[in-house]
Amino acid sequence: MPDDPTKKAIVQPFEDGEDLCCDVPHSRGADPTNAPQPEKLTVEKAQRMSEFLGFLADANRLRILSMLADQEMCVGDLAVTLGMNESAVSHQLRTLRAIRLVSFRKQGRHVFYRLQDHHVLTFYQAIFEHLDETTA
Amino acid sequence: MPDDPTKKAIVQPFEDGEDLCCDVPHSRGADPTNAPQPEKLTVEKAQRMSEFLGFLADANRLRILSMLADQEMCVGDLAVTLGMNESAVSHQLRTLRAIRLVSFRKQGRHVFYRLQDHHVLTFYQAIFEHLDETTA
DNA sequence: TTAATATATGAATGCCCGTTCATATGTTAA
DNA sequence: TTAACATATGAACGGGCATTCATATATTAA
Repeated sequence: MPDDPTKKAIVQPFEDGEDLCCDVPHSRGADPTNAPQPEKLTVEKAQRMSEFLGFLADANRLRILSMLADQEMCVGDLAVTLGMNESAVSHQLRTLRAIRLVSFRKQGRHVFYRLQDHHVLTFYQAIFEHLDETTA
Repeated sequence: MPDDPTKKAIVQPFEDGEDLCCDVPHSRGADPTNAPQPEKLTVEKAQRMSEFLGFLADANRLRILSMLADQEMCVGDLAVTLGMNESAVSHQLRTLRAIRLVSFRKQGRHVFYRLQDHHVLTFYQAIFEHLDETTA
């Protein structure tokens, strides 16, 4: 079936063979000098961004952050409210502490955590709204 | 990120902030009625948010998106530029397609991808700047 | 037709990470 | 002191996921 126009192929507005790149067969991996574009985001930066996003990309961590956005809370109450194991909460708080998203104060046997970086609420809200839009 | 009053804040302030908690020993897991606070973010919403963030939380996907933010590109060129396996790029594009972050058009043997949801650039930029601040 | 190119896809491997369990540390009360 | 409570921590199990490899599909050229 050569040159068969009755293909299910998706048609695009250009019938004229004018292409945007790829005039020449690619020589991938061989010669980096013919790379069509320089990379816009460095690998290191991309890794730092993905790392940060990864820390946020956990339902339970988001729920913890949403609680702490209102007021400080102790580990046990977070566990009760969220229906999580206390150990799991503690582990997550350790993570959130490590990336400076929460801080804490000790009072007796309790440790009260609170949001340290309210900058996070910005993303939080943006994503929240985004999801409302795209799923409506 | 404009302050849109029509949009409800993710986290509502608490009506009454008397005692923080913990005057009484916790009875965790036993009786949910003594939970000190209701949860602010539903589990479903938290899961959707984490899912979305998880899709963004990959260095190579971010690099792909950053390329497509400027112009449409075909799979092979993305692979060359980013120094990735073409199969890996294709797999990632499949993912990005599934969540409607990119769209594509076919032209001959090539498939050109482009950003579909420019909303993402908002997060992208916000996180980019955030990291610059917190690490500077 | 056959060959080469471009992309897609399924299976398999290996890594990362969140949870649970057990245990340790620390704190308060009796 | 001992006992109960609150949190932290290390190990280990299990699931999810990004990559690679092999292969399939599609398109173009010879």
